[in-house]
Amino acid sequence: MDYKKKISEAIGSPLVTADDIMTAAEGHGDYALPCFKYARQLRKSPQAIAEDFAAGLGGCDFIERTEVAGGYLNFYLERKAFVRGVMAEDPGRPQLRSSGAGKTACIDYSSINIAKPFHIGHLMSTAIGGSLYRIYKYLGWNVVGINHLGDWGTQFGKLLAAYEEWGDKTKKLTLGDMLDLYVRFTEESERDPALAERGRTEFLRIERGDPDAVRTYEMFKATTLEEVNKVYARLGIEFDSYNGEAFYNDKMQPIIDELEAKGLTEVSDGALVVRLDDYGMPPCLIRRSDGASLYATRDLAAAQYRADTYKFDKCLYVVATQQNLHFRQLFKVLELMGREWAKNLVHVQFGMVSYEGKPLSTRKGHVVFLADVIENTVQKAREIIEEKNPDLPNKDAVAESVGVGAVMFFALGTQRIKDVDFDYDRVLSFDGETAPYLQYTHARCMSVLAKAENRAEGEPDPALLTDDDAYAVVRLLSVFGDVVLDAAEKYEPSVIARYLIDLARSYNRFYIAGRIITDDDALTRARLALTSAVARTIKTGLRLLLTEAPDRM
RNA sequence: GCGCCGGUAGCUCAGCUGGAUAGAGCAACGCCCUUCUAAGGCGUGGGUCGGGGGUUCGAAUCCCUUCCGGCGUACCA
Repeated sequence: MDYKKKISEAIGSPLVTADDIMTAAEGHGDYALPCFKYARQLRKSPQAIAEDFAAGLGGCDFIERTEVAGGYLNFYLERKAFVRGVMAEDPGRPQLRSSGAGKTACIDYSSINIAKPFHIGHLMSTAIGGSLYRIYKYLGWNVVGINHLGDWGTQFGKLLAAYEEWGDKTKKLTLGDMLDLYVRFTEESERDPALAERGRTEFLRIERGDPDAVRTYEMFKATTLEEVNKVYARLGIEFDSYNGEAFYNDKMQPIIDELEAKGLTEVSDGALVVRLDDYGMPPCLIRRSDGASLYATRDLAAAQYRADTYKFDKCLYVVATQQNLHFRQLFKVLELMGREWAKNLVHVQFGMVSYEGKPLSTRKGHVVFLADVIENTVQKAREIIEEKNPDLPNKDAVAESVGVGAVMFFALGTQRIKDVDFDYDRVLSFDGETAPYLQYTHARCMSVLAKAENRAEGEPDPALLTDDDAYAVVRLLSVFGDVVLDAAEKYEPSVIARYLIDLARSYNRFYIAGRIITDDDALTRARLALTSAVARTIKTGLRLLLTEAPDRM
């Protein structure tokens, strides 16, 4: 499996390590060893060194031949043995890898605000976190998905006041109603200071547990979750906990006490802070001068709760890059408190989402609702189906998969740190490097397999998959597990997206180059085995990207 | 001002733990459906890897510096 190691051992020089072996460039075999760095020590030219290494390499069964060119020693693998090894591993199988066995990861993602509609600004955290959830599960981790709800704060007092003032109590409230009420309150309270005051007092009622106020507040929360859960269901997003800000209300005091007891705090302008000057950061605010707690206080309590409850080996916060300083402060404070698990906290940050070059703003009406985007992509998929495959069964289900896939690929197809400007033309493009392309390739594979019926029986002969086109596919199949691992280590689903594009492209070349189903049984069997492995790998990989792979489309 | 992040083809991006001519997709142009799904494949054109220094046999990749853009910078989250 680890050819770099095997090759370096076969060379048998103490100077050459597995890390020195690189993947060869196009047209130079499978692996290569640049010999320049040994020239000084060995007092020979790189070319001569490469020749010496090559000469000493006799009797290596996994290398077909070597080649010395321009100071490089190139290795051509024994393709038959390689193909046999890869195909025997049943590539692309959906079973989980065991690298995470026994370990627990908490993933804080989506973390929506109650009473606010779900727009594309929320898509990134939801998609990246949801994908990481599946990736870590695939790798055998025990995963805890946490939707850290924004369900506390004076805005709920305002909403409550607005609801009591203008709300229609005879009808079931919707998210849209809540948004309208909130906007109206904001507008009218600018003219009417008494109304603003009313918002604060209503929030106090919630805080003090007034039954009527709490009942209405819970109704706001339930209504929001009900609507948002529809979107989550469409996207295949799941959570194990909805403990949000409100949940930590009674869990902050012990942290504050401990901070003070450890002498980490000081009072500055009436506020309680932890100074972080030694670490080049502004102070972390723990308690406001009016006594109220803050974001950081709540997150400290939440981190402690998660450490106690889940005993995590990793805790990921899938939150926009804007909050980078907050998390650096948070992690530092926990470290100063002596929490050894603070090193296992990771801010998985992602770039800004804008629309038409401007930041999204619900208040200013500059928004794109996620449900609308999905509706549009599904509709587009539906149109293409009508055009290209009108007899397809389950058209709606397939259109749904393709539409959702297109949205997911928008969120997961590129490195998460990059800023993105939402672009309808882009999500609605189903050509080239897109989820529909991957789904199409998968469906193409399944179509061939269906047509071949039972001609895939028996062991495939690896010797029949050593031509350049098939071999390129096999090479890609062999690294799928490493790719998933890499994605997990980098917290970067796009690694898998890029890989699947490469795999699909490679397979499509193979597909076009020659026929899979032929008169030759052995050849047909081998090519079907490859087709089947590609289909499984794409399907498994797409699953990790929250995307379904229909058998037909 | 300081901090974090980004700057690669017209557009969107990959490559960034240094290696052989910098790769894709979109857009443009030209090909390939009587045979397994053309949502596909092949080809052509298109690049001062933001600029300048440095380290190295070798730099898009590492270091320094500078410019441009985004975000953050104590009582919002």
